[in-house]
Amino acid sequence: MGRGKIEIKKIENPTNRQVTYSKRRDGIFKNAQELTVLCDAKVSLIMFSNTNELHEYISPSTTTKKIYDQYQKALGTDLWSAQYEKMQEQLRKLKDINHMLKKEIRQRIGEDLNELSIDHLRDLEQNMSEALNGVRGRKYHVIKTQIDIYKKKVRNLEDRYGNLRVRSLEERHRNLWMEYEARLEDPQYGLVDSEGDYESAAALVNGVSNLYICIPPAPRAAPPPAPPPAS
Amino acid sequence: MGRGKIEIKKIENPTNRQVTYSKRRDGIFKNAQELTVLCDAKVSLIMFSNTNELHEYISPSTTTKKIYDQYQKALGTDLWSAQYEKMQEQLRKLKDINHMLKKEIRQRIGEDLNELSIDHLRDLEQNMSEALNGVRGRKYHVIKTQIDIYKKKVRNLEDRYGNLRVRSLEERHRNLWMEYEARLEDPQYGLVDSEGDYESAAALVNGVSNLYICIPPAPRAAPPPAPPPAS
DNA sequence: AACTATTTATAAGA
DNA sequence: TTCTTATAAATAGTT
Repeated sequence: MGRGKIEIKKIENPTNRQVTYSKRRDGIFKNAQELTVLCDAKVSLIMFSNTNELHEYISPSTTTKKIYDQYQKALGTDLWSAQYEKMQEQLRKLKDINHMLKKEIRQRIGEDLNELSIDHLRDLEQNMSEALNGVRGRKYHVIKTQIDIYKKKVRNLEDRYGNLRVRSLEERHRNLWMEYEARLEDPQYGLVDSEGDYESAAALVNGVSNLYICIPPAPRAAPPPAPPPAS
Repeated sequence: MGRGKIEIKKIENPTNRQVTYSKRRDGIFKNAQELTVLCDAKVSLIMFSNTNELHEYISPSTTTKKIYDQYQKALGTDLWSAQYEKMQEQLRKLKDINHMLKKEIRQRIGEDLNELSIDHLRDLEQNMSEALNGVRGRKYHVIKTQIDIYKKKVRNLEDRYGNLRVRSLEERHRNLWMEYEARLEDPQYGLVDSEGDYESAAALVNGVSNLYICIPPAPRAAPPPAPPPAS
């Protein structure tokens, strides 16, 4: 449609190409607008020129985002709003679980007991009592292991050097229980062979109710993509 | 462009409207395609007819999603991927916290103690011991309250009826402690005045480690929208 | 869905 | 660039 027919292939002259782009772009936009009005259609038209200039037409009755949501829905490839919903649900569940876990911990710390019935109190008491025995057992086991290590060191030294200067080491080992009692008063003391990597556990045991009860607030979440209007 | 000029307003005859929609749609698509080739442009054209039929044109060199990402980037209005990231971060944090809370509970149940140092074991033991005292205190308080209620009932009846048939009630109240001990063997017994609404607490105290340690798996999250290509 | 008279878009030139 | 205009292309109404 012009003075001469042209072949449909890339226009190599950049000026010419740019001119043709502008003219035809305007033509398409005009037609899109007319289609919108004549046929009551919704059109989203996004174009990037050769030089990445953005030009857009969107039917006045809608928005680009709505069109895109409807587009995805129509294709069944709605990776977004469906997933958005899923994540929101996930967040809700995790928060609920979190809340219950914290409640349980508070009860195991001796708080928030008022709402518990006598039966639940009894169960809790028994459970905690048994658990406490477990912790004590483990504690003594650790202590015993530690002592055994010292014992072995002593024996080793005795084997190597005879009984020359070993007596003092033996004494030291005999006094380990006393040392341990002393350390109760001074936690800075520190065992030689204590393993690393329980920072997290330490934080938990000592301060969980302070640390984690302050969870970050929910993101000021924008509402999920609105479902496309019915018609 | 036709046998007669038409006014640009909605075509009321539905058949006519549909026909015009098809014809003009094809025209626009053809022009979009020609523009793509002639001017080396990228075009995304999404249309919904009056009856919500979807029709789309997309330049072969790209995808609708890419165009849309580039569009958002160009407008600086990327409400989506930013929010997506926020939610993902939130989920991650909540899961971490959850994990730590569960660990603390497990330790308070007497499990997972191996990674705790002797110092942490000692702290945990002391904390649990104190908490256990709290639980016991609360339990006895609840029992005492219950007994007081019966006492009052007894006294009330004595005041009203004298000492006629009250002796049996007094006996009953005197036996309350024994009754309680009996109930230890039979949890179904149930107190008359126990309050409702501790289902959640009950679930927590009795089965938290089974219930909540099975959190739902993370959603098979699609990756966030890919950043649009640089050029 | 095909035809065609006419309108509309636009390629090339000014 | 923008305007002009000859001509190609699109399409409204018809069959």
